[in-house]
Amino acid sequence: MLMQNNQAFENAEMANDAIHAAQSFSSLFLMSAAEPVAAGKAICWEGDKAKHLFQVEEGVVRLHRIIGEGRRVITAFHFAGDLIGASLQSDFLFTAEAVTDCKIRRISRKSFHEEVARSNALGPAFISLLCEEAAAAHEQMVLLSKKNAEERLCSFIVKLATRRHPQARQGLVRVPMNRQDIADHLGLTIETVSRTISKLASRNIVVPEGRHDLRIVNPARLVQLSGDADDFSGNSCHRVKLH
Amino acid sequence: MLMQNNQAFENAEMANDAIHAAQSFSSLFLMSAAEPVAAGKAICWEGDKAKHLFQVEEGVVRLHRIIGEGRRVITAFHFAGDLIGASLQSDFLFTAEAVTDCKIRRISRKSFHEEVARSNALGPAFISLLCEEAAAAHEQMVLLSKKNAEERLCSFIVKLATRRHPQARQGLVRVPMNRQDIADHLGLTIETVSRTISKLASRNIVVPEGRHDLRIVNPARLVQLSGDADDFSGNSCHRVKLH
DNA sequence: CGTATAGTTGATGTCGTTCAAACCAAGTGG
DNA sequence: CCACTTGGTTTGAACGACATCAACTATACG
Repeated sequence: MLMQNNQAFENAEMANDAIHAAQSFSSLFLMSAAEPVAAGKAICWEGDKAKHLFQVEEGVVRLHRIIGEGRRVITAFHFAGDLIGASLQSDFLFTAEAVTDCKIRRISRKSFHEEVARSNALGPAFISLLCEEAAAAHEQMVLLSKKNAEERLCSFIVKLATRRHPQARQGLVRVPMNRQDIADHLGLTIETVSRTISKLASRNIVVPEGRHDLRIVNPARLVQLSGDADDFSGNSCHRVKLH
Repeated sequence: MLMQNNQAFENAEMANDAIHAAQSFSSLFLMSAAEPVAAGKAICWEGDKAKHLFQVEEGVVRLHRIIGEGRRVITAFHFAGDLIGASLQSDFLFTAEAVTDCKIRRISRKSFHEEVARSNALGPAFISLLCEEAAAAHEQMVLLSKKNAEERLCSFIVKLATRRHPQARQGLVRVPMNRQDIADHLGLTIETVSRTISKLASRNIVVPEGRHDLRIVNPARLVQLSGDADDFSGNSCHRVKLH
């Protein structure tokens, strides 16, 4: 059973084996001071001139767009090490806000591109970064287009779980964002998110421990339910089958 | 009335004023012969090694992913001049198929990147291209996340209408793809697409002329209904108001 | 012309939303 | 220490937009 569970997650983790391209740029940001940003505060605003790129040194950041009335879409969350604004040309296409208390560093777009041009290691890393973003965006489009609430939640939890954070405890996933953030990221309402988590808990797949942690009881099943597993995983999968 | 209509579309067209970054790469593809691809035939497959980039010389191409059973997501359509596969690293993350009869040129990923590195005009163009793709992906995420069927259709039609094709006729938009393609791109069913178009027709906003053309009767209203218009456009907008 | 394929329209069902109320944990102040 | 907030979350009941299933119509094509 345990081997099965590990297997299931190792598959999901493969995409993360390579070190994130974003890490390569850390040296560029060390020239600037780390700015503390309190939870809830904005780092930049949609529509503003994107004069800087940011790197998250500590904490979690959400990127969102607002369309008419009260409709908010969280296009991505960014974690320690991630860059913000790499795929922009002139204006910010999103507002960035701290989900938790953060430390942020910045560099001007101009000098960033100068450095990338100067170095011959950074060019490819920059391309990689943009490609990773594109791949993530595709993944999200599939989720929003064709997955039901349960699949969305499971996909999201798997993604959180397979992102290796420093002090990860066995089978326990930190969920720094609140239910509303999750809802706006998955294209659901807060109530549906809550209900779906409750349902997963009642089936002993993931169980909430406090508001910001999830105990993953059955990782294999979680991956199956995410809809990203192999087609034949439902009942007769060879690799993930019990015994 | 006419001025109002033009105004509305000019706003939507602004993003298209700049020539697409993709155009800059045309010279690279002229070394290879134009390959004809019949409507419905595949150009590359999801999962295959992405050894080549493609440029659409003529026709329309759809990119899609399949997830379990019969769920297909069309992540993008590509038109004459567009590149396919720029944002990939190793494998194709989508299957590309000809929507109409196409002519396609190709270049190996290796020599493409060599040429980009060699030239000092192509580097920035490549970055621009990736950023354009990222912006488009964001737009699509917003659409899939928060827009209703009518807004999705209107957004799609506006996008088709503002993409200037060579022989565009005044107020008439070519829709080369079939209803199923539109549905899979907008995260709807074929029936909902059909119904929504009928509804728009009955309100005299756009009227179908044959299967593959739409007469745009009320462009201003169309833009409003797309959900991308200014917040205050509904009833009391200053710029778009009649009189 | 007749058959196949694409599209439309209608009846019914369902999953997620909406609206409303209860719940819970962490303050705050009497 | 306990009543009373307060913000986030959970739960319930009713509704609605889109999906599904099924019949029908229009268009293309041999």
